[in-house]
Parts: sequence; structure tokens; C-alpha cells
Amino acid sequence: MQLPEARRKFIEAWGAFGSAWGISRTMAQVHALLLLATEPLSTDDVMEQLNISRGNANMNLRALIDWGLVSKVLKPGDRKDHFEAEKDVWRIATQITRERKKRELEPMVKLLSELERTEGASNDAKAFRKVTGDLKDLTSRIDAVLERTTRSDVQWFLKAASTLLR
Amino acid sequence: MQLPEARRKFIEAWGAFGSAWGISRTMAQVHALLLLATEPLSTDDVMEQLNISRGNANMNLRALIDWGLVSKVLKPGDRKDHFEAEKDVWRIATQITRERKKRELEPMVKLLSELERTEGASNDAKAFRKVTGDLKDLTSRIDAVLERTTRSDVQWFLKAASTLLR
DNA sequence: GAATATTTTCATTACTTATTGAAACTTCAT
DNA sequence: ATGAAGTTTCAATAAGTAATGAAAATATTC
Repeated sequence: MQLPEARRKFIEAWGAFGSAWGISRTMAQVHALLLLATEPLSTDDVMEQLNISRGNANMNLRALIDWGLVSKVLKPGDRKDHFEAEKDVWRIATQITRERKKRELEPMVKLLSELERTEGASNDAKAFRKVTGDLKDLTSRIDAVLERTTRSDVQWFLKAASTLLR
Repeated sequence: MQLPEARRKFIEAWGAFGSAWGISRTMAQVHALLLLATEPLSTDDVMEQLNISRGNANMNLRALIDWGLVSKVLKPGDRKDHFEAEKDVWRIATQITRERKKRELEPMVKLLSELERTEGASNDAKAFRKVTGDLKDLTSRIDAVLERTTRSDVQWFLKAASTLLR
């Protein structure tokens, strides 16, 4: 396969992948574009290469910065902002994991902890507490592990798990 | 908090949680409803309790069966189908993980393997192969671990990880 | 095998979410 | 201070996704 086609395919696939996981298609595509770029791109570059409007490009670039996946870079002699993606896939993975943990897992653990304290002695109430309690244990354990997870931990885990589960 | 309110909150939250992770809000709500039910529910029960149409209820129940999270149960003396959710949260987690792996991770690994073979000696082509190659390594390692993951593995992992990363 | 009950399908409609584009705002050089 | 270049915002609109409900298909009973 030739580079331009491969590039297009990757951007498209990364967009679809993202949208299956609750990340907007365009945000994922902008991310893919920056991942493949060998040097920082301007807003206009992004607009042009993905055929999106200025507002859209700007919004998604800022969202990516907010997620800690992209950073602004000043190019000497150019007034335009330029944007550069983190290229280390381990850092990308932990960064995404951390953000989602913060945005979705933590609130869920909090809610489940409250719900676990639901009153009532009926079978229904007991069953309710069992389910929410079990879910809370699971989510909070996942949460706790992710809390401590850094690049080297992930590597350690994957290595250990691959070996042990062989 | 009293049971009916807690129940409502949980169903609502589970729906929002699901939709943030690429699972339709209603499918997650139907799942939540069945998780809390102490005995199997009919399509009409689901329609009534969630205020959704028959078509919608039917679609989402079948999707949940497809995901392996819910099963049909025949109630003696009743012609209606009844539905029951898997209640073991570990099994729920591994089941969801497995399905997503199959539906999204595997196709991505496959694509990345192809893209890694992109031709060209330019810097751009080299950078492209580096990024896609790194991503492929990451995703295929995750994939391999999930492949072998069963309930006891998950328990082992979370226990080991919580301890070691303390 | 006709009547009745139940489930499934699917075209239409409603809802949600993303995108545009133009205006407002900011920054910087002179 | 002014204007040129760049960035951000946001109301309007488009695109995408999910839900409805009635009709078709299927299953069950007598």
C-alpha cells in the first residue's frame, strides 16, 4: 500500500474506532492526523486536510489539548499556533484512560456508594444493595488500579499477564 | 434513600454511563432494569417500566441477548418470553470486554498490521510505520491479554495489581 | 386450521449531537 | 491607537442515531 492511501485509511479507521468508544469521530480524526504528522500543524492545515470548518477544527484541537493528548507549539517566525500530538502510544493510552476514569468512572463509583446505602428490608431492597454493592466493588477496584497505573506499570502488567496466562 | 428513587437513579446513571462508552442509552437502561429485577421480566414489563415502545424494547432485549448479557427464560404457564440478566458482575465485565474486543479491537489490530506494511523510504513513510507499528503492538498485546482473561484472571489481576502498585 | 396471542420488522418521525460560518474577540506590529 | 492576522464563540443548521407504531410474521391454543 502507498503512503497517501494508508494515511487516509488510518485517519478514517481511527475516527470510527473513537466514535465506537464515545469519543467524537472528528476529534479522533484530528488526533490521527497529528499523530501521523512529522511536524506540528496549524489550524489551517487541519481544516484543509480533513475538510472541516475553522470552528470545528478549533473546538476539537482544544478538546485534544484538554485531554492532554496534544499541545500547542510556537513556531518561530509564525504567528499561527501549531499543534503537536504526543507520539508515545503508552502515554496516549494512559492519558485517555486517566481522563475517562476521571470523567466517568469516579462519578459512577460515587453514585454506587450512595445507592449501596439504600434503605429497606424487603427482598427487593436486599437484591438492589447486592447488585449496586458488587458493581461498586468492581468499579472502585478498577478505579484504584488505574489510579496507580503509569507507563511502566502497564508494561509490567501486560508482560506479566501475557506470561502467566499463557 | 428509598428503594424506588434509588432504582430510578441507578437506571438513569447506567444509561448515561453506557452512552458515554458507545452503548446505546436505552440498551443500558434495559440492562439496568433487568439487573435489579428479582425475577425475569416480560417485554411488557420492560415497556411499562421504562416507558418505551414495543419495537424499541424488543430491539434492545435482542441486542442484550446478542451481547450475552441477558437470556430468555420460559415461565411455565405463560406464553410470553421472559428475560433475565446475568447478575455476576465479573461475568458481566468479561462479557462486555470480550464483545468489544471482538467488534472493535480485532478489526483495528488487523488494519494496523496491514498499514505497518506501507511502502516508501521517505521520512514520512518511516514515521507512519513507526506510529502504526507502535499502536499495533499495544492493541495486539491488550488483545492477547483479554483473549485469555476469565473471571478468575480478572480477580487475580486486580488483586495482584492493587497490592503491587500500592 | 382458524382465531388469538406474541414477536419481529421497518419506514417514518423524533431526538441528539456535531458542524458550519460569520461575528466578536484577542494579539501583535507599527 | 489602528489595522491585520489569528482565535474563539455560538446560534443556526445539518447529519447522525434512536424510537415509534402499525403491519407482517410467527407461534400457540383449541
